[in-house]
Amino acid sequence: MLDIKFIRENKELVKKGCRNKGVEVDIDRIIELDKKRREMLTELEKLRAEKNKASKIIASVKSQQEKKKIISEMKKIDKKEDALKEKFNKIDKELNELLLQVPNLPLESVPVGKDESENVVLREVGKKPEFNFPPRDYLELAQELDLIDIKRAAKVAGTRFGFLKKEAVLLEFALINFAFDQLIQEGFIPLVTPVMIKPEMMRGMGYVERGRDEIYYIEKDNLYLAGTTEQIIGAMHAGEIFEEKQLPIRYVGFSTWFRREAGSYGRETWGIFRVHQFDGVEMFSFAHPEKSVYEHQFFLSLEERLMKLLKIPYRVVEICTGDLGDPAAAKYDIEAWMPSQGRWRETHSTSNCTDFQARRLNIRYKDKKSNKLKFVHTLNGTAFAIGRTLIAIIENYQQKDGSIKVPSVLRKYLNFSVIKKRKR
RNA sequence: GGAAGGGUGCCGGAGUGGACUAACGGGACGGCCUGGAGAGCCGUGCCUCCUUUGUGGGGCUCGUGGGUUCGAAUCCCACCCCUUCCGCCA
Repeated sequence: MLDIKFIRENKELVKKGCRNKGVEVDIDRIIELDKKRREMLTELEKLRAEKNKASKIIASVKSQQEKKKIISEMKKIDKKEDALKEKFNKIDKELNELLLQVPNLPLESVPVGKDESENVVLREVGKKPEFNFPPRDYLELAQELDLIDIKRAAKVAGTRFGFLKKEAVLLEFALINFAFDQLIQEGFIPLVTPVMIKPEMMRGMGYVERGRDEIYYIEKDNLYLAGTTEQIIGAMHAGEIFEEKQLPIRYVGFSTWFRREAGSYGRETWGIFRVHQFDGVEMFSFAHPEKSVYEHQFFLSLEERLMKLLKIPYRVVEICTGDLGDPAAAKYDIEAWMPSQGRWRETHSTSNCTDFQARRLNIRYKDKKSNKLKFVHTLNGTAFAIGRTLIAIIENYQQKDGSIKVPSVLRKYLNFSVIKKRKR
């Protein structure tokens, strides 16, 4: 949510931001409703002030006659108030609904563009592996090595699910351990989180207005399944107030993520690249507003460090305005090199959501200078989305004989250094 | 699923129709004191909004939304959430 005062004073800027994000919201209507609302509020408050005054007089006046007279006057004012309040509520409600539709504005630094085709590649890092044989597809390799079972997953749960098996399972745990080790060392607080979230919390995180179709909903219990750990950790401190010196508060959380993948029918339906359910390790930070741009770079640098340590070639992509979600003011993706496809595929994402989520969820800190409560900034970043990271490892570490080497940083978590075919 | 209790400001916590303008305590902030700090003392409109800006004036605020009443933290209704006990269960 944006500050209504900000919208009032920066109408054109807000319109431009929405336009650049490719989102349609009637900002003029918001301004109009806001004006009306304030006018009515002023009147309403006048009536209430009158009532309050009269109440005090009634309590102190001795003469019954006088009392009756004032009371009958008050009844008239009451009627007026009721009528006005009804109108006011209607406008207030419409305004609120509209305000929730307004996305966070992109930071100045974000490249303007209409969709993902206009994202900007910032850099490529790492050496692409050179094979003296045609690199094979991860799924083929994984099935040969009995690491992934799609058929049975389809039988059990339907399309877009997978079983991880054998070394793939151990690899997942190794990745989780590796990520936690790295991030705890940086002062992140480790978490294992719930995966279900109340609608008002999900709304607060800003993923309901546009994106509802992407979320699983459990009607019987009125709960959503989280699409990322971010949604859970962000909501964790809803309504709370931090001391300024506590900031930033950094978490690293593990949980399972759920995606309906509505609208992606037919795209990558086979395998585990795009599935309804996968595990993830995520970073989240509640940061001082003046430090959030720095914090965002910090998150990006940590994601890059993880990829560098795994020795997986990747590139960093700066997301353009048209490809930002509602809550994000700025976002970078990391895309890993997939040799069999000969292209880069997204494995990480980090967003600076500035005060957008904090305002909706009322997460504040006490500002020392002004002694006022202000909204924190929230940031999130993928440490690992397990499925896709496994894919990147399998593809980049494949050997001619169809075996897969284990990245050296993961070896201390495992008792094997290569995954190979054997009789089992 | 059954039963009971509860949700009060920055925090703890009292308060069952008009003196609640929310007690009391803690914290925070400002001041006094001090070489400086601590302690002590004094003060505070401590959230949020409208209006005005020299400042003021007013509203809202006791989980949320309705209702009763001239007047609600307090009474009534609905909903949300939390805790405890019983049952079921990894």
